[in-house]
Amino acid sequence: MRHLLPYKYIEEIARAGSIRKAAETLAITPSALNRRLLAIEDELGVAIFERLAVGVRLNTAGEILLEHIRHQLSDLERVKSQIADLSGQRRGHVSIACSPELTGGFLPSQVQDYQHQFPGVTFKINRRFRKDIDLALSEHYSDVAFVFEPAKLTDFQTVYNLRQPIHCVMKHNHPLAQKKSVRLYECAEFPLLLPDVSWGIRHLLDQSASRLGLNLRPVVQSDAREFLRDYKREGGHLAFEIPINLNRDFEPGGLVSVPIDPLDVPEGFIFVGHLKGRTLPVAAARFIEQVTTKMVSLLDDLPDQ
Amino acid sequence: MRHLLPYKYIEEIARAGSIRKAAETLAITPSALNRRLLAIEDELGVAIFERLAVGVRLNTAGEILLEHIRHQLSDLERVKSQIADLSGQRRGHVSIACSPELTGGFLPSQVQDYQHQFPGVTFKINRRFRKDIDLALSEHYSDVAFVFEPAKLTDFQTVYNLRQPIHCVMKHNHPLAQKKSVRLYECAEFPLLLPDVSWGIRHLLDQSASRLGLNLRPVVQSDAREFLRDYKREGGHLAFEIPINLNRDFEPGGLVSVPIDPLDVPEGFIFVGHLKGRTLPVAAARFIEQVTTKMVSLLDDLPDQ
DNA sequence: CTAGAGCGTTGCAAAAAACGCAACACTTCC
DNA sequence: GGAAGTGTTGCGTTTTTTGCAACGCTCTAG
Repeated sequence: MRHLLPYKYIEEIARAGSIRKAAETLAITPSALNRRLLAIEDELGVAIFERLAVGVRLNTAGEILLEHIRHQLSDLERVKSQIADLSGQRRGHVSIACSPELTGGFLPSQVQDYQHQFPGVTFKINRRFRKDIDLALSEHYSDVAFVFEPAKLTDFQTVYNLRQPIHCVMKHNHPLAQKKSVRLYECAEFPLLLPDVSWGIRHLLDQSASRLGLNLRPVVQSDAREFLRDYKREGGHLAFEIPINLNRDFEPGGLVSVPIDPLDVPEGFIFVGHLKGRTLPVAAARFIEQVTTKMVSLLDDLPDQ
Repeated sequence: MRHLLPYKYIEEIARAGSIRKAAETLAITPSALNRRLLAIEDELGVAIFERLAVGVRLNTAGEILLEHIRHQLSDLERVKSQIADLSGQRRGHVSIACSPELTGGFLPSQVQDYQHQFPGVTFKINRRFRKDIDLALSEHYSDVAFVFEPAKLTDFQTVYNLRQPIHCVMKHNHPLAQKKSVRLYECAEFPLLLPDVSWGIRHLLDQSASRLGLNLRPVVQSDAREFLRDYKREGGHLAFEIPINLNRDFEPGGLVSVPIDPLDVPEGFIFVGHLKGRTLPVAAARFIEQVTTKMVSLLDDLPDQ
């Protein structure tokens, strides 16, 4: 869409923080870019950027405009997607922001299913911590979000949420392995494998531990799920996981999972949704639909509360 | 905003139904306009208009796009309004669609109040029947709506609604004038002054009459409020009115108003609102705020249900 | 305190895009 | 069967945008 090139220019200038740098990535001259910016500011009647010695920065008016621009650009994507959809061809792009807890197993298989059904649809998956999800959505960097225990739900439109009580994971010969459920103080007696504090699982555990006056001792701590997963597979230490990831990582390991008493650690929730007040492109909407349908069927595997 | 001139072009072509006619009102050559259209269709990959012998007509893709365009254009107005608002100047435009019942008295005085406070704000008021209100909003022809008994509430975001029991209006020496409330069958015995069937008042009356097996005899019927108002002032026939218009039209007339038994004719409601999912420009939002505040204070003058 | 690097901005000529004019092919209606 | 309407296209002209170079400015390092 050539005619709203100015929008992309503004977006890039805001991102780069300097006209010259933006001009470089946009492959045009700084002077040309500057003139387009001046023209827009002239039409608008007010400046959009404040000029600093080291570059430019959005002022309040600019922030309002940029929000409009981002909304507008992504809504145009939706329009193109809908138009493509009615000519029979299912094309489009789905951009996903997801918690590190959810990058494995379930989500990849869902993407694969969808992609197999509609090869014309492309995907982008970005790992985001629970506190950063809303930013990815509001900046229109991602269309849909899968979050475990989101930090804020402002501007978040929930489409579905899935109950996820936290489980302990251990070797089959671990002292706790035979129990129906474990208390948190029992776990606290063992050295633990814990995810980083930015994770939702860790957040729930820390919160509960501090409430109960317990001290969780992380022997190994990581923010890389790949690492946690493989480490768990060895079963060296007591670890934690949510049901959606169980029976996936551990098939060959001979590992056992035991739920933590919900009175000790409250259940977490996976939230599926998008930016509030936004109409999603067809592909993204259908993908959410598929995923939530699958999640509903997962509910059957979960014990009742 | 020069850069989204193409949008205005598309809008005008759709409205005119022909490139040549649109070109005329847009003051450019048909060839130039046509080329811009072809360029857009080329960028989009599909045709937006189907070509007829007598002109062009939007196809489905075009309708999706046009909806986007209208939303986009009016959202840009909101942005400009918000930006203007931050520099302290209260400028802007408020476009109102309102039922014929509501064109007099209350609304003009509200507009006058607001306009007196903020002379930089301009107004446009369009009379629309209850069944056409949603169209005016969804086409972004109007920002806000004041409707008596709207026909549909799809895509309508209600900000406030005001209870409005229907009253009989008559001369002070009319046989019914002394009653506390009148039954519909009592009214049906007299020749009536009725508004057009497109009106909300008439809709409520007709519906109730048919339910009660009554036959309302309109001696005089009009869709012009100005006419009804002046005719009522003379008090020749039994007429109907809603409370928001009482004590305004009839101060000098020596007329009397008596509510109709709510068991016979259900109360009507004035709906104040705008298109669902839309953020209004500052001026429009403040105006709605002022009006609803005023309406709340009107409630004190109404007898309890 | 000064030299240099980085920034936004502007004058001017070249390149690109848009435009108006005229003509063509086509359908509909009288 | 012609006239009037439609969308479309080739071509020369006009308008707009761009790139280049230079200017004035602020901040930083030596």
